[in-house]
Amino acid sequence: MNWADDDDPYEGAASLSQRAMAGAMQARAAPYLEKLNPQQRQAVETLDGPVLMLAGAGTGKTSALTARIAHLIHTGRARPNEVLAVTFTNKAAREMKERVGRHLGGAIEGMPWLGTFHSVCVKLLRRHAELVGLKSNFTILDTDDQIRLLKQLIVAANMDEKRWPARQLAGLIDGWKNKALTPEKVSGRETAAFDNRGSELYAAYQARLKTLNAVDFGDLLLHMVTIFQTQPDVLAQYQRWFRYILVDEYQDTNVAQYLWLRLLAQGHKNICCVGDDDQSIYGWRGAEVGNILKFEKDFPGAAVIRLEQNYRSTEHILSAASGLITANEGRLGKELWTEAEGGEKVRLIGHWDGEEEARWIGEEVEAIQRGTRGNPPISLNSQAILVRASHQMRAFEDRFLTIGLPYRVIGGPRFYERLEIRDAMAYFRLVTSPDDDLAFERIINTPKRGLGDKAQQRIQVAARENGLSLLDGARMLVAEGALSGKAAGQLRLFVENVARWHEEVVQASPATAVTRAEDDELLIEPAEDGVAPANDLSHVRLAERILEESGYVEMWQNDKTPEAPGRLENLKELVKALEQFDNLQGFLEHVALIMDNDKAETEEKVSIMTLHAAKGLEFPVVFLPGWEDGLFPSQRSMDESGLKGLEEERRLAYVGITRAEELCTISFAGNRRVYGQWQSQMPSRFIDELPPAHIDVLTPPGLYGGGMNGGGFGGSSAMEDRVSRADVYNSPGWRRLQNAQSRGVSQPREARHMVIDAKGESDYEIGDRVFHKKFGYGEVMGSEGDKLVVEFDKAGEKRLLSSFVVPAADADDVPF
DNA sequence: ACGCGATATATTTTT
DNA sequence: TATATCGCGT
Repeated sequence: MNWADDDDPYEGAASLSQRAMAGAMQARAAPYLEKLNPQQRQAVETLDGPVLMLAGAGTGKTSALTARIAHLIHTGRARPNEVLAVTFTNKAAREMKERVGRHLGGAIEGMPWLGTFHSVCVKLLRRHAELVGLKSNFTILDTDDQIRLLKQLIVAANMDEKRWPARQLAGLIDGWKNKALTPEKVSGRETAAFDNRGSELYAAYQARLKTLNAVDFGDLLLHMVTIFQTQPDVLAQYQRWFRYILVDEYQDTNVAQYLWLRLLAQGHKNICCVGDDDQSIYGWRGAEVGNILKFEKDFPGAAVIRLEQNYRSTEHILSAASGLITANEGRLGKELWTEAEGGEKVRLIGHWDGEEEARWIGEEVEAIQRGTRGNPPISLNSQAILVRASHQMRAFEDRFLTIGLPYRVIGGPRFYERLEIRDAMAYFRLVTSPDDDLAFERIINTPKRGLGDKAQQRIQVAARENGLSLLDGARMLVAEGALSGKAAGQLRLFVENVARWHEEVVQASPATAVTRAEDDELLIEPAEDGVAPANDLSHVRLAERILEESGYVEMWQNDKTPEAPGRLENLKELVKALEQFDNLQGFLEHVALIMDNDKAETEEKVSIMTLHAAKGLEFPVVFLPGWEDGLFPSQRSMDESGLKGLEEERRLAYVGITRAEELCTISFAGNRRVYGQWQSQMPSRFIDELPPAHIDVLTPPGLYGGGMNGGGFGGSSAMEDRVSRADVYNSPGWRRLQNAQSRGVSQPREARHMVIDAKGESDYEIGDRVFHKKFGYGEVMGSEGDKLVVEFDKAGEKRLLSSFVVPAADADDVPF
């Protein structure tokens, strides 16, 4: 269907004249237009119809996006609440809100429909929950709840939960939800998943969620897609309402998000998607680069606007990144350029092993900080180390601790994912909704109340037989005096406490039930996300008392482990966060989606983070360690996704380099300990792909200079005998690079053998003899998912990734 | 009910 | 190597 041919009742004369008027006033009344380059300006002013904004790294994407929103509002094209703008992270949403506000002189009310996909969907789903069999006060389960629930279902289905782990099922279900597949729609070879019972368990899981009046993250989108697909009147209402739609990081959208957007955009067809196919690095969690690649097909008549002027990096850095990414196929294609001339080339250096790499980088960071490298001093805050996998961080943390270099790890476990926070949240959940069985299960014996498996089973039985919630089941057992001794008293106390707290919650917030308003009212008057300042802080005191009286705080006070004090700190922080909300209920409704803990740190520190976490950030100085084949590109990526995986790894490398503003240093180590075993490493194939004209190869410390000839290297550990130190510098990649460097020419990359082909199928056949460094020799019996089933002569049957074995004939090549 | 030793297992992460 | 989970013994 061609959208451009549809007639559109909402594109009438009024808006035309409005547009003319707006055009007249722009010149003097729109300060947000002034600093834009011509392409950005085009992206801001092309308001009608679909627009794809291809925004390369550092090209001022957010400026253009926020100016566009400001422009829509400023020119009267739409009121703030008629603009739907979605991002992936709360951070991005927050930043966008701020900047739109700034463009418009801060004079606008908040935009209710600017938020993450998930937070917008929650808002919508609360209004239409009954259409998918939920109540509007449904709870949002976190991953932990999800896993526990699935585990129960797996056990109930008489499956061996060891062989069929809940985690794996959770992954499958998430994947299906990302593809907008409801249980009935799971088809084809997917049906074979999880011992042929995947879709069956998926259906059971969805049914269970419904009875719990709960959803998981994936459901938020899936349910809304279902509603839009089955309720044309509901869809039509929103199609009419959202006059303009904007999408950030479009290359990261999954199928469900894509469908959701396409359905909504069919009204006014004013959808503007911003993204960069070269920065698509989330394929493994369901993102479809295809969405951005086929945008013009999906939205006929789309204007494609390229932002190619880079304001971030120097020429060499930009060229190095551009050169690397050209190795990918099927790109939309962009040519980034910059006015900044010269600058330092991207530096490349090899090291003996991971520890030495960390040592060298530590010294570099300090030298750059002091300015002893002939540069002006650059603060630690301006320097970052970006790694492929978080376990690589360790070497740096160890080293930086010993030399006293302050560092900060970005990423890591989120605040609300921490044990103590989830426990506390479970208390609050149970107190506000006594039917929340998952919350009950989580805390009934935390702290220890002597209510173990046996007692809990009795509660389960009592509840199920009488159709009660677990809390009511427990209450019944107490009333009957069915339990004996210590357990009875403890359970009674628990039940009474919860009842008492619940009373207080009800008293504290009498009028906060969700008001069911007529559709259009709610559209016009939605509440701001949890920023309403509370004047009565009784719920905060109640929360404190819950944690005190339940014995939960005491539990951690008595805990002798080193992390206990930190946990108590976190609990305090949690209670403090409550102040931002009017009541416990309101807090719980939002916390699952919008709570994050990036508090402003003031101290000077060098940052350590994964490449994924670095997307969207920039630093004057960037170190990219660990560029070794198997580590980066990651072997697992290539095994699981073949060429597609390799290309995503390459985009990750591209993201890494383009984070740097002035100085970018890539490094690799010849030897690295992997799972406790020393392994010799080959430099990454990406190193071969860097354009030599923009690379400066540094002499490895002590290798060619310094009068060392082997003896003093790497100490005297036994490992020295096991690994040939010549490996790295004699490797094809390294030699090619040296040669190319001296001639200033790039060399074609040698084809490499990949164990797994592009379809992700294993090259091994049943009956093949293989060798594993721990299990020894064995025979391939078959495959299961992405794993190989191998019957080892000594170790028995194992399931493992094919990358962990080699053909038996090559056993000699396995390093010990 | 709980704590300890055996055992398996090993990216990337947001909501 | 390091961690997380599990089953068993007390």
